[in-house]
Amino acid sequence: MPTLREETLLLDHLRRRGLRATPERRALLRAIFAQHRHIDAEEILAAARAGGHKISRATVYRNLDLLVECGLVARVTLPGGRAVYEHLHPGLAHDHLSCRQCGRMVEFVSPGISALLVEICRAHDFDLATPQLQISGLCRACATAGQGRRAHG
Amino acid sequence: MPTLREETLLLDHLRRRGLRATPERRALLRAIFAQHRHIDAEEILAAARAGGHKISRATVYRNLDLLVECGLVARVTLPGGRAVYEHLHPGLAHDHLSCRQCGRMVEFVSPGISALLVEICRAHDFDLATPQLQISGLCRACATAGQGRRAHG
DNA sequence: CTGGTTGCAAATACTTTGCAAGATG
DNA sequence: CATCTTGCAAAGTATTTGCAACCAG
Repeated sequence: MPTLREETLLLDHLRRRGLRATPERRALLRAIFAQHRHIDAEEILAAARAGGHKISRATVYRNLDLLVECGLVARVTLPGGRAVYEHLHPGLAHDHLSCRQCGRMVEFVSPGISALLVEICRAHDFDLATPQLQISGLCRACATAGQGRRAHG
Repeated sequence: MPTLREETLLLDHLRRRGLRATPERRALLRAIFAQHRHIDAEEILAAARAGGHKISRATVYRNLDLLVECGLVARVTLPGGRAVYEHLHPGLAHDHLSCRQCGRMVEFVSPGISALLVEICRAHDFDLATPQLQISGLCRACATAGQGRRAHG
C-alpha cells in the first residue's frame, strides 16, 4: 500500500505540534480516504477494522478532531444533527445542501457564494482557512409530501 | 396575556394538519418567543415551566419539530453539534457564522448570498421556504491561539 | 366517544473520560 | 525514559419511545 500524499500532510502536522505518529492515526486517515462518501464515526471505526487494524472507538473519536483541525477531513452536520465526515482535497472545495426532512444531500460549488463568504468572514474577523457552508432546506419530494402528515405516537 | 400573532399561525397550521391545539404546544411557542436569543431544549423546558406551565421534557422534544416545520422556529446546529432554537420572523431572515472552536456565533444578512441560494436551490429542486444557511469557520481569537496546542489525555 | 397527546421512566444513541498498560521520539 | 496514546468500560449528555391515562374536537 503506497503512502498517501495526505498521510505526509498528517505527519507534518503532527510533528509541528509535537504529537506522535501512531499506527491508529494512519489507519483512521486511510479509512476515511478510502471511502468516497460521507461516513459517521461508527462506519469509520468499522472501515479501519476491516482494513486489518486494531483500533478502538475511543481512539476514533479522540482523533477525528485532529484530522478536522489539520484540514484533511471535514465534519458535516446533517439537519437531524447526525455528524458525518468526508475527506477534503485542497482547491476542490464544495458545499452542502441537505433536506431537513429526509436527509438527502447534494454537493455543489458556487464561486459567487465563496467570494461573498470571504467578504463576510473578513468583516466579522473569521478565518476562512477551511470554510464550511451548510444549507438546510426541503427537497421537492418532502415539500410535496409534507402537505398531509400525521401525528407522532 | 395577549394572543401572539405567531400563536394564530400555529393554530392554523395545526388545524390544517388535523392536529390538536394543546396548552403545552402554546406554552412551548410562547416560551421560545419570549426569549430573544438562541436557546436549547433544556432551556426551553425551563422557560415554559417558569411561565407557570406544567410540561414534560418529552413533550418539548416531540413538539420542537412541529414548530420548525411550520416555519415559526429554526433549529440551528452549532459546530460542536449542540442544537439550539430561535424564533423566526418572516421577511427578516438572517444567517449564522459560528466558530467551530469556541462556538462564538455571529448573525449576518447577505442579500447577495440569498440571491445565489435561490439559484442553487432551484437548480437542485429544493424548496427555499425556510432556507437556512450555516457557516462554520474559525474566529480570529481561536485561529491565533490554535497555533500551539497540546494533546488530549 | 375517538384518536391525538401527555407524562413518566426506561431505553437509545452518541460522545467523552479515568485509569493503567503500552507505544513513540 | 518522558509523556503522549491507547483500550476498556463506565459515565455523560442528548433525544426517543412504550404505555397507560388524559383531553381536544
